[in-house]
Amino acid sequence: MVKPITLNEQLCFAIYKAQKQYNHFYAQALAPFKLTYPQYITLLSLYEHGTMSVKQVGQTLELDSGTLTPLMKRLEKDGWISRKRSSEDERRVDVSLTQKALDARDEIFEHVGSCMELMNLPQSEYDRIKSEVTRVDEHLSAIADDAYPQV
Amino acid sequence: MVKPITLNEQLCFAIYKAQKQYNHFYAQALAPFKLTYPQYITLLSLYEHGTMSVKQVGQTLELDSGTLTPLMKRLEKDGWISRKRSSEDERRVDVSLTQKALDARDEIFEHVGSCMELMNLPQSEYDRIKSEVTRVDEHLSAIADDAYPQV
DNA sequence: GTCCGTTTCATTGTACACGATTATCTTGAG
DNA sequence: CTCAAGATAATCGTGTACAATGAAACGGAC
Repeated sequence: MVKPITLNEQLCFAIYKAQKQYNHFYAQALAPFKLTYPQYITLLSLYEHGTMSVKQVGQTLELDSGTLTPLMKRLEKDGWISRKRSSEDERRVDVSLTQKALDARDEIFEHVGSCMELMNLPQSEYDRIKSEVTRVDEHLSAIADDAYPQV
Repeated sequence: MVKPITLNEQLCFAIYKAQKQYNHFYAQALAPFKLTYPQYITLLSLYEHGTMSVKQVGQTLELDSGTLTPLMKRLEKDGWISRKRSSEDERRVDVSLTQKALDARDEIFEHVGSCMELMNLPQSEYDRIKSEVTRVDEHLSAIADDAYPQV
């Protein structure tokens, strides 16, 4: 008799559901700016690091160009970023924030910050959970693809 | 001066990344069975609760029919489940496991279990993190949609 | 029994996520 | 200078997510 695997005992399912709740949270919090969560973290990375290539943005977000290219085309269409091929290395596409994005920064940060207060989670607990979830992430990414048992 | 929001200080980003790592983990672990993670948790729910309507499956997974219908069509095509409209209430579609799915249960559970051991996370820690992530989920879902500040 | 609101599922459209392939450019070897 | 190798983006195909809409069936009020 093999021990049953039940949904609510699974850490993966807890994380899966929390991530969906966060999506809903940011859908609400970002609605005034017509931004999705992946678009928001793309802007966050650009606010933090300044102009970067698509490759570099992908490294900060752990996303590849297949995901980022269409996402960034939408950000460009909506006037948040501009993309132009680097003159030094024409393989690169440099992504930079527009004036609109720079002007909106404080308003976005303040609004998102006030939404986060609704969560009502003390900073100490927030930080502890963050570091523990990060540990889970690290444990998972430490597994080499060829370590998985064969059938 | 508004306090900057940086990616790596965000709990949402930690959860977002952990969820992606889990996707990768299950992509590897479930590859022998040609199942995706959402398909796997659908089967988990059916192993746990037996035959259910689409609606009931959706309640256990917190997914709607727009997500489940195409997912289940693939599960049906691959021979894991069968779907048939209920004769008692013809609005309902009852989803049940095929003999193939019942026969494969132990093998799937054992294989996934041995993959989880690669994660190398003590049970006590696993459980604590799960309950803390669940608390985050609950704090987020407690926020009413009309509580978000206006702009 | 008819009407009307609700429930249930399916469909459509938008938006990621990611593997695989392709196109283009840069660079270095000869 | 030319060409092959490698890097970088873009493109394509599949699979979720989810909101909004539609259609069919149910159930209660009258």
